[in-house]
Amino acid sequence: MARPKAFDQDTVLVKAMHVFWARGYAGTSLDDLVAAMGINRQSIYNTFGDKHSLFMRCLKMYWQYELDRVYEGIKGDKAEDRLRSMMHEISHLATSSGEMGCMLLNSLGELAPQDQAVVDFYLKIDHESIQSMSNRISAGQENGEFESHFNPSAAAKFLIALSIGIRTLGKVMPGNQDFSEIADFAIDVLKKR
Amino acid sequence: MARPKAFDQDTVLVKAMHVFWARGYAGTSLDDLVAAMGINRQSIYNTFGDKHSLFMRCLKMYWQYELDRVYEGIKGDKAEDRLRSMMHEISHLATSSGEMGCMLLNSLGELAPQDQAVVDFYLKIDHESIQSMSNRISAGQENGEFESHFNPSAAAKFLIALSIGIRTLGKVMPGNQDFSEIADFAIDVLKKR
DNA sequence: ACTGTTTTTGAGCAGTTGATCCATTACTTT
DNA sequence: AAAGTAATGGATCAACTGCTCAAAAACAGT
Repeated sequence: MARPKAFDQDTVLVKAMHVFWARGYAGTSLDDLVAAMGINRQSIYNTFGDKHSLFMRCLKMYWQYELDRVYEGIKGDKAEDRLRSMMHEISHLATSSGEMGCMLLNSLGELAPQDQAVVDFYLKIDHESIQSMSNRISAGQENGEFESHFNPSAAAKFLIALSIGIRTLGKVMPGNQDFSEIADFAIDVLKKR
Repeated sequence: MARPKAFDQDTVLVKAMHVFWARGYAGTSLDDLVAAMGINRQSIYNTFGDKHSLFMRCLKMYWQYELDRVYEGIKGDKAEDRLRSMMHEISHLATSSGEMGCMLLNSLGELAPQDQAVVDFYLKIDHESIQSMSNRISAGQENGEFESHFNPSAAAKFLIALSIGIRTLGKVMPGNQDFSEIADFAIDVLKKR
């Protein structure tokens, strides 16, 4: 066999991810990556292909982290509680991510629509989110927690659009604490009265 | 006196704006600008200073256009009608801007937080928007159109976050028609019942 | 027509970009 | 220990970046 790699792929990927997250795609040079990842230029190309491939792997890794945190924040049994804790977790991410914001939204802002891979990646996530949220919303409607006069899918899109707005605001207003207030506002709206 | 400029500043600024809007800041090279604006490199530097100064002028010009369109879309006398037509206009912009999205949000995604000028520009707009919207909302509360139990400023932030989400979604899902549905959803929520 | 001032022009600067070449090193298996 | 294989390091590529220089051209006032 041959000489084994002297580094752990995930370890250096995390480092690359943070650089892309903080500085964007074009704003991150290969010199930056070499410095941050601590491995040689050629090793990057051998292992991850070109800059764009590396970026996509970082973006996907980022999203997995983000998704894990949102899901692990979900508490309770009622549809309302689960949706509320989900929106709270997103608000918390908006506050705690600070100036770096959401890497996925940053990437859309910078690279969409030219970069089809990024757009497609978002569209897949968007579809899954609508699916998952509207399921939860119709469950809440069926057991009488939520008003039943609105379309679950429309309500899901509403919550997603709001989440995107919250994440975006978190980036330009780091440390802002208003977001959970907005989240509560949006969930209260769905409730039956 | 001296030789006069052979071009109209606003005319070439509009052209530059469209390039920045479509390709982003880093994605637009000076060669691109020279080609699009139809004037010489040196004329750009003489007239507008460096690339970043030119960009900021384009960004401000963009926002003036956008603001004009939102305001001219406002119809009716009641607070509800005015807010609703405002949100509808934003939804319409999201649909009609196509893949280019909102230049201001694109710029935030690409350049915040490194570019303080862009961040500051947004923060000023954000402050003014909250001010203007929460005024309208409290007017609606006072004359009984809206529920009075919520904080006008919180509701304003809610609508702004939603608008940001809608504009972002418009970029990645060009031609989507769901946005006015989301807008109506948000306004209905404020109404007294 | 001349002068003074400014714009315009095209060439070209130094620095950076993503990517590649190739000799060297280091590991695994036999 | 030898052979085979793949990672590594450093130098370097051509292309492109934002920007500047100096000469030429074009206008306004006299």
